[in-house]
Amino acid sequence: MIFENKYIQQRIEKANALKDAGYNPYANDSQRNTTIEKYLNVNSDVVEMENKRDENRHYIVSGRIKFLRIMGKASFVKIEDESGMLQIYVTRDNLHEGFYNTMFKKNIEVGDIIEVGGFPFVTGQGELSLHVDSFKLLTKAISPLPEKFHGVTDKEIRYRKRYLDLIMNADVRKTFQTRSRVISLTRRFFEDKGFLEVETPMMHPIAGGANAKPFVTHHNALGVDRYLRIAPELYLKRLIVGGFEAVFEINRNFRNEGMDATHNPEFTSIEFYWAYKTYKDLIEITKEYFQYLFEHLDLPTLFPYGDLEINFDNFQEIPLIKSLTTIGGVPADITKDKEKIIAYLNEKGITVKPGMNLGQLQGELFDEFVEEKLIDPTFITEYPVEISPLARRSDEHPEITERFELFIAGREIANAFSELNDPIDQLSRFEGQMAAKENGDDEAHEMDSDFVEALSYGMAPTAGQGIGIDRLVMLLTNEHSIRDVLLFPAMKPVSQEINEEDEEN
RNA sequence: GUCUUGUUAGCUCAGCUGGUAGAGCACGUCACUUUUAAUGAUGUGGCCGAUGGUUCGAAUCCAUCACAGGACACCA
Repeated sequence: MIFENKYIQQRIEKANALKDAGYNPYANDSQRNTTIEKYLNVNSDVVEMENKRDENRHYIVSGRIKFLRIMGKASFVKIEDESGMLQIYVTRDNLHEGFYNTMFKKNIEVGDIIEVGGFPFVTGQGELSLHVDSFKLLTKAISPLPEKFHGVTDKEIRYRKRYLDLIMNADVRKTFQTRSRVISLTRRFFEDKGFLEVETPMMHPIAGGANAKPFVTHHNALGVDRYLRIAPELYLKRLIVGGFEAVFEINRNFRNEGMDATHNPEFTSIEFYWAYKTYKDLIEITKEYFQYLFEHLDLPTLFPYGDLEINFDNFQEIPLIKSLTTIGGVPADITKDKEKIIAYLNEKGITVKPGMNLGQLQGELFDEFVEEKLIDPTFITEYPVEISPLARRSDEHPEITERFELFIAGREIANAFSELNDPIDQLSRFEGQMAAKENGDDEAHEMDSDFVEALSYGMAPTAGQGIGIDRLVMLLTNEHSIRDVLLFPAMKPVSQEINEEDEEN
C-alpha cells in the first residue's frame, strides 16, 4: 500500500533488475577513501596542469546522485556527500563490458547513492571532476526526489519529512550545522570558565522553576504522576546547596502552551548557576559569551537580521521602570500607581485581568510598549518582586529584585538574577504564588517545600541565568521561525493517525 | 482559542465570471562521448485535501471537517 505509487514501482523493478544481474542494490562494502571536499581541495592543482588531468592519482568517493545528464555513450553526474558536490564523468568505454548500457543507463537514477573510483581531471568548462573507471551502486532510492531546481518548498513537507528538506536544501543543512556549533561552543565556553556540566531530572514530582503549564505523565511502578520539567532551576540550585560552585545544564524543557514562531512545546535552554556572584557578574559573562560566539562563528558584530541591523557591540543596560518612559513613552508619573496604569492601558485599548498587582501591571506596560523596540542587545534590570518569585530582593529597594532579562531584536533571549537564598523569604514567595493560584492564576508556581528545605541548609549567594538556545540560534542563523532551527518541530498528526488511535480506544 | 490565506501529477506551479484538467521538472522510449536546471523527438501519469450541499453540470459557488502558513490571544 505504501509503495503503490507507480514511480516507486518502477524503481523497485530497477532494483530487482540490478539484483538479477548480480549487483546488490543495497551493497554494504563501501571502499570510500576520501570526502568530496577533500578530493576537491587535494586536486585543485589539476587545473594548472597542461593536459588538465592526472591519471596517476586515484580516489574513491561516494554520494547521492543529484543531477544526471546522459549523453549517449558518456554521462555527467553530480553526486553529493555531506561535505559537498562533485561532478563525475562516466563513459561506456571506461566501465566493464555492457555495464554502462544495460545497468547504468537503465537502472541508475537521481536519488541513488553510488560509489565511484577514478582520476581527477578538469572539463572543457573548467570544472574539476572525477573521470570514472569503477562504478558501484550502494543504495537504491525507490522513492523519487523532489524536483531538482525548486526542491521542496512546502513547509509541511519540509517539517514532517525533514530528511527530504536536508537532501534538497543545502542552506538548511548549514543552519543545523551552525546550531550544533553554537551548542558546542556554549559548552566549551562554560567549561573553560570552570563550570561543571550536570544532568538533572526531566520528570519532576512538582513542575517548578517557571510559570508554565506542564505536560503530565504517569509512572506505573510508583503509581504517581510526573511532570515533564518546565525548567531545571530548582534542581540546579540544590546542587549549589550541595557545594558545587558553578554548574550548567544544556537540555530540553517542556511547556504545554501555544505554538508560534518563537514557541515550541519542547525547547532547549542552558541554565547556569554561579556561587559567590551576582547578576552584575552575569551581565559581564553574557557580554563575553556573545563575543566568544561571534568570534568563533566568524560573524560580523554589525549583524543583519531580517530587515533589522543589530549592533552586538552596543549592549545597553536600563532598569525596567526607566525603560517604560524612555523607550516605551509611558508618562513617568503613572508607572508606580496601579490605578493610573490600568487607566492608561485601558486608554490604549488594552484590558487587564482584574486583581493584578503593581509589579504585574508594570510587566504588562513593558510587554506592550517596550519589548518589541529593544533591537540592540539590552539588559532590562530591576524587575518587580511580584513577577520574580525566585529572585533575590535588592538590599536597598526591597520592592525590586536583582534581576535582568536580555532582549535582542525585540525578543527575550535570557533571564537571570541573583538567587533568592533566604529560605523564609522563599517560603513566603511560594505562599504568595499559592494564593495567586487560588485566585485562578493556573500558571503560578507550585509550592516546593523540599526545595525550601534545601535552602534552609544554606545556599551561598549565587547568580543564575537561563538562555533560550533556539531563539539564540534563530538570531545567529537569521531564521524567523523556531521551526526552522528545530530538526523535528512539533506537528499535529495527520488525520489518518488520529483515526487509528481512536479505533484502538 | 480567534481571524485569515492555502491544499490541483512524485516535486514546483497555472487553471478568469461553473461546461468532464494543463505546463515545467521527474519518469518511459529514441538520438547524442565535455554537459552545468544539458539538448532534440515522443509518450505515460490526476478521486483537483475530506464529507455534504446548490446546480442539468462543481477543481471552480456554499457549509462543515482535517492539515499547513501568517497574524492575534495565551505564554517567558
